Amino acid sequence: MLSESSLAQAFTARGYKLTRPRRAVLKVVAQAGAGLSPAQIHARAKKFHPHTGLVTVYRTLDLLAECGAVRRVHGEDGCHSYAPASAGHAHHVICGQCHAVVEFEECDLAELLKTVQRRTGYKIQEHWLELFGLCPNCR
Amino acid sequence: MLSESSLAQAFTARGYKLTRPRRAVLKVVAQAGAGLSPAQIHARAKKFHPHTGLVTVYRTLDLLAECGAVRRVHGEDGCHSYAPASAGHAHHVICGQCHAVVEFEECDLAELLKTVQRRTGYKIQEHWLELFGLCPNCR
DNA sequence: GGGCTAATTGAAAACAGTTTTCAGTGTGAT
DNA sequence: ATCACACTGAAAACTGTTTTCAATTAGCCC
Ligand SMILES: [Mn+2]
Ligand SMILES: [Mn+2]
Ligand SMILES: [Zn+2]
Ligand SMILES: [Zn+2]
Repeated sequence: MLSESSLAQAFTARGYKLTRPRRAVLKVVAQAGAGLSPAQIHARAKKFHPHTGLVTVYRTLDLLAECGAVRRVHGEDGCHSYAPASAGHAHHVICGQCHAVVEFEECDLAELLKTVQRRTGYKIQEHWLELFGLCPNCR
Repeated sequence: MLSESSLAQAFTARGYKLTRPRRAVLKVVAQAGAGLSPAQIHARAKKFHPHTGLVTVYRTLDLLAECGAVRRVHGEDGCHSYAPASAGHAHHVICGQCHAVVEFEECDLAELLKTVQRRTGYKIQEHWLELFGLCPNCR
């Protein structure tokens, strides 16, 4: 779980100013247990700072992505939502019902990657994995 | 590799008409060795049937996706491109340089899925995997 | 506690990709 | 050849995102 203060710290560490609208977005992201679209984040952020503009939400999301604090998640329809991400390499499991998102780290693909590399001749550098299912609440 | 005629067959089998613009799109998709955006497909399709409209490209891509003949692929910037997909469950390896795409089928994730399921409590139903790297030509 | 300045903001406009509309066209069945 | 209706494409409408720019504000220095 991300804490608002750790996000704030990441911001100031990089020399970004901690403004009211940014705080509002950080608060939303820190509390989010699911992937949220910029518009959804905007709606929630306005509860903390009513004047928050959608543009600032986009800009703040960019910064958060830069810090590695959020990641885009892919849905059937595209990848228009962002989920909180802890430091380091990880992937997401997403509930198809309520969109709750949790991370997992263990992704032992070494064997698979080796096989694919051998069969395709590609040198594989990155991978991208997402799991979909039902969260404990929704099953 | 997809053949134009097998795509055509899939179309007629479903009662869709085989019109000139659709043929043009099928031809492009069958020949594509890389993920292509609707706009790119449009440009190429016009070489086969100059009057082809972009709208029809979108519509034909929808039909092809319905048939399982193409799949959206995800790039860093989003998922705006489509790659040929053979029947059945498979994933893509994408060249970061030239965007060449090949499929692979062996994805033995059973062990991984079981672990994640146990640790997160989610019931996992689907997965999504994409590999990025350098194709034989580009390395 | 004031100022100072560059970073930041948000309304509006611009932009890009996609979808809808609709009158006209072309396919495939008969 | 005829015909019904699926299909087409130009234009308009929409949606999500980015740019612009004058006004505001956070954080720093006194
Ligand atoms: Mn991994
Ligand atoms: Mn698989
Ligand atoms: Zn759920
Ligand atoms: Zn390549």
